[in-house]
Amino acid sequence: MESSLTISIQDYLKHIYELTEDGKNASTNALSERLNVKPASVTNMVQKLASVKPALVEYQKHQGVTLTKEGRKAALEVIRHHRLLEAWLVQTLGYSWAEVHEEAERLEHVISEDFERRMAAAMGHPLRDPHGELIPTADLVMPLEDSTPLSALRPKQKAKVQSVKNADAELLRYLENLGLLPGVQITVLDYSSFDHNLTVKAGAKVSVLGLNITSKIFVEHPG
Amino acid sequence: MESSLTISIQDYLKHIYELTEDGKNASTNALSERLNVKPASVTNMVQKLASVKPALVEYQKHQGVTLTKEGRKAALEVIRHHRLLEAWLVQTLGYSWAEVHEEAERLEHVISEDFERRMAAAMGHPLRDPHGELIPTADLVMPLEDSTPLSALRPKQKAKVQSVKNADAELLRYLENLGLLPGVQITVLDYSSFDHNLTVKAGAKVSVLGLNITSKIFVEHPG
DNA sequence: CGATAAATTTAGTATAATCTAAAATAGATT
DNA sequence: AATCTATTTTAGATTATACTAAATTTATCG
Repeated sequence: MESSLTISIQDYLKHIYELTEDGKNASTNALSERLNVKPASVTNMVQKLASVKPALVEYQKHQGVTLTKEGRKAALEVIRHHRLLEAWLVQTLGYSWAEVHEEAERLEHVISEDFERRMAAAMGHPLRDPHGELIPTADLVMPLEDSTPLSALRPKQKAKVQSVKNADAELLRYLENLGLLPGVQITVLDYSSFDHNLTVKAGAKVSVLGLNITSKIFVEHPG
Repeated sequence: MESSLTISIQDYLKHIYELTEDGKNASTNALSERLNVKPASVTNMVQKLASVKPALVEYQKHQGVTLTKEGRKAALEVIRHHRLLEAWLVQTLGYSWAEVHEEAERLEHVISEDFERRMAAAMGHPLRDPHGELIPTADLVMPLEDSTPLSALRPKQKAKVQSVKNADAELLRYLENLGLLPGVQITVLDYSSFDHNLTVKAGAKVSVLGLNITSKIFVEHPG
């Protein structure tokens, strides 16, 4: 009786994964905000995830949560589904880079392992999704990130956009219009140490980043 | 606050649609069996679907249910999703005719209208799914069926297999092996009026139908 | 026609995930 | 150290869907 995880639990695990990528624990409140659920509900669910066997999270009152090995596997499974789906929807149904997230968000919980394998094979086992995010491997390991945030670049440096992380649909559309998407070659023109913003030349087009988003854009091997 | 129907309700409506295609009402027990839910649970849900506003089903104690206009639209929406998905998964991910049903069963509830439109457009707005079943139109009308059950054929008649209805994965695999799938030309060799079984020649291969499945196979314009 | 079987409904219970309101705790500020 | 504030937890209620067991209605058949 292989009782599979509910959508709700998969979502908790996915967001805990993302919130703990920096090594810190995920707080009740941060989870509450991301999941659009009240903090009290998070406490409840997290207590359940910690007491289930095998435990999916490590949890101590007021100290937030981290994933156990099992929890991490389950999270990476969902993230793999999500990123493969994004890649595949863009390739086969002409979704734009910006639109695809929401659709994948719902599908990621219901596709079979067979579906996952077929997509991966059909695309030649891609390493990154359309936003440039790394796709966990079939055996559920997250590959090492080898790119650098755009904010680390200095004037005159050249680089290639590798990924745009944690951005909402509006920002993605904006960047798409600027031509600032994965694969594009850029050159740093100006730098303000005050707000850590850069002005860059993306491809042929000059683009001004008036927004503080340089920590969301990652580039390949900074020159 | 556009509160969309839950998966559970969509499933009830879909199965009520299928059970009432013959004009009869869907009984509590029949629904219970198809949905793998106890009869008492069906009564509960069906009472709810009848009392919700606008009502999704018409219901009277001991008389079973039929769909209202709204209920039918909702059912056809799910069925359209299902059949487009089947067609699309077969075409783009190489699923076999027999395997695809289960996957579509889960996806049908979570894809967006946008996804539906994109699939339909990508395939040139197909009229039938891989099993030959008619696909409801974008405005949620079920096209008229113009095929005949195989059981209506008599010896020597020739026909083309149009669809195979309500068959489980095992039977579909069996038929696939025989080569008895949509599009194949067949000839009736023998007929037993006792059990309504036919022996037919499918394409080049001689096939014996020892099972009582001639009412599940439909053919185009019987000669 | 009335007995019995089958199908259906009622009534009460269970579980999962959420909510609100109130209580408790931790961390920061004097 | 005392207090304030923000975060987190507890407790209890709610919603949706299912379950079991018992009661009831309908159907069947001798």
